[in-house]
Amino acid sequence: MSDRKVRVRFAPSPTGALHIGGVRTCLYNYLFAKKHGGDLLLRIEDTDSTRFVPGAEEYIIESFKWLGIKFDEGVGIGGDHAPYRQSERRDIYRKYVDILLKSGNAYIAFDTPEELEKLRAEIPNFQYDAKTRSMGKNSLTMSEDEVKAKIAAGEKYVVRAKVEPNEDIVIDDMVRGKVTINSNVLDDKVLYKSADDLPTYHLANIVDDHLMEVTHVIRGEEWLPSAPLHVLLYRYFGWQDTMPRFAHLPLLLKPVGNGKLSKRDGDKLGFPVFPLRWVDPKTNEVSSGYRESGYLPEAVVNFLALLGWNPGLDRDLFTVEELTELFDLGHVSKSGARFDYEKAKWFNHEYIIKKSDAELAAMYKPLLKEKGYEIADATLERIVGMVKTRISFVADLWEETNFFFEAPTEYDEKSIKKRWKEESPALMTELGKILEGISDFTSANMEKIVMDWIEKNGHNTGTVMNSFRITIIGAARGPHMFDIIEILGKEETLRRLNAALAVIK
RNA sequence: GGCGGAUUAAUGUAGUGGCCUAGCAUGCAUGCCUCUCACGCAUGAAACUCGGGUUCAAAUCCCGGAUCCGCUACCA
Repeated sequence: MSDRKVRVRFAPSPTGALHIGGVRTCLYNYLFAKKHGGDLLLRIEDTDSTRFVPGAEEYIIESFKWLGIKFDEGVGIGGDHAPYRQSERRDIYRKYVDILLKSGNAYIAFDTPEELEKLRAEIPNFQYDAKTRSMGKNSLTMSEDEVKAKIAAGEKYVVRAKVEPNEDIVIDDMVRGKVTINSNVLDDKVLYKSADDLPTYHLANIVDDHLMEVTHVIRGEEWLPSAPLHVLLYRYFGWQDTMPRFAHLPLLLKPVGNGKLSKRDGDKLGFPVFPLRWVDPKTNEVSSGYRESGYLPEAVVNFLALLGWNPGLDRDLFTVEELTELFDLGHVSKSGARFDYEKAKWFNHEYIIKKSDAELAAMYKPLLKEKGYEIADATLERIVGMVKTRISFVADLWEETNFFFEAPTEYDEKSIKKRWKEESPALMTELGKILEGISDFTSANMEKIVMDWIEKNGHNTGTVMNSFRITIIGAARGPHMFDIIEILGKEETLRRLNAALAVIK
């Protein structure tokens, strides 16, 4: 088994937008596969025909495309083990259901949902298992002829796993170590339903993982309780020699309060829980996405990778290549990770800074155009370069650069109160004259001239510059003043200065 | 309720019996830089869930309590 090529899979069901926890699960699978030179497959688990949501599959594929996570095989890519959509593998499953039925490891049951509900209501902690299956309408309590007759009559049935009682089943989990669960707590899980001629997750995932030669099953912690059933199924089929290793990942928790991160938390608390924007086709409900909210894919990957795993180094910023090199299931933490959107923001901030001015300018351009402004690329790059350390998202750029495009229409009260002194009007008037006389209107040149003037006359630098700031920007904020006015140009600078002088106080 | 898992600062985590006077990062606070804000730099506040054991020695191992999470479907 150890000499087998590593093959892992991400197997979402197309029931809606892909939750960010699912994204992380896939990322860990990806990192693990790449680290070991293996394959990552994308399998669509659409065995619940009632929960199918149109568009979900495309959404999943597009999400990973955006994040730069590439699959080696699967839906949308193809491969030697096609089809990768479980609804297209009916014939395969039917064959394996028969094997289980023949070997006596499974049986047919006719109990209707209503009947089961009744049993649950009447018997406390009812579960369909070795103790109670004699109460059901199944092939264990009925004659063979009776069963055949019912099937021939078209009566709906399910196939259940026949779990033998009181056996300790040990799962050697790569994250948690050995976990023992007694078969008494397992129920006779439904493996197949005749109603839609499809298996349930439990059967399908075992058959597919085996057929697709999957070596490691890396999935969420919610699967841990049913893992012993999966072990049993491998045994029933006689596949224990090639049974994959299991790794159950900790869950992603809400940033505040209790419980796991849910779809609703995001927009309630102001951050996305989905990679891409999603519009529910039924309700038209819109959920925001990381991409549309201005997150950089590399920032999302970096942030997600560290939510539940840590290489144990004294830094947080890693490229995908580094993550791949460092990744190790043994360092995945066992407890749920609370989602920290403040840190997600910080990661994005860091990756924004890493971007070149040209890249950022290109990303900003469309937004600027929406505002009605188009300027030369070189100028926009200079502007973006001046403010990029103070933003977390590309969209923040407008807030930091609007004064390059629009003259202030009002002047910030607080700034005036703090920085506009009694002598400010006179100072600004004089500064205007100095600026007017400068023919080389470049940042460094102006700075030298103005600073000389301030020094020679014993003016207060802070008062002069902040008063000046208020007249040009409308508040005491922003990047280097002389850089700003160089871009604005002499005419606009003086125009704003005079306009402010007429309005303030 | 039953079963399983988990528990280091506000948050993500390092720590795998002595190196722990518990490290790093985010956030927060303060100072420096400085024309403002940010960046950067420096500093600071802040944690081993509780109780028993085992051991010369426990955040680390064992037992129990508490709390949280998951599962308990003809959902995945």
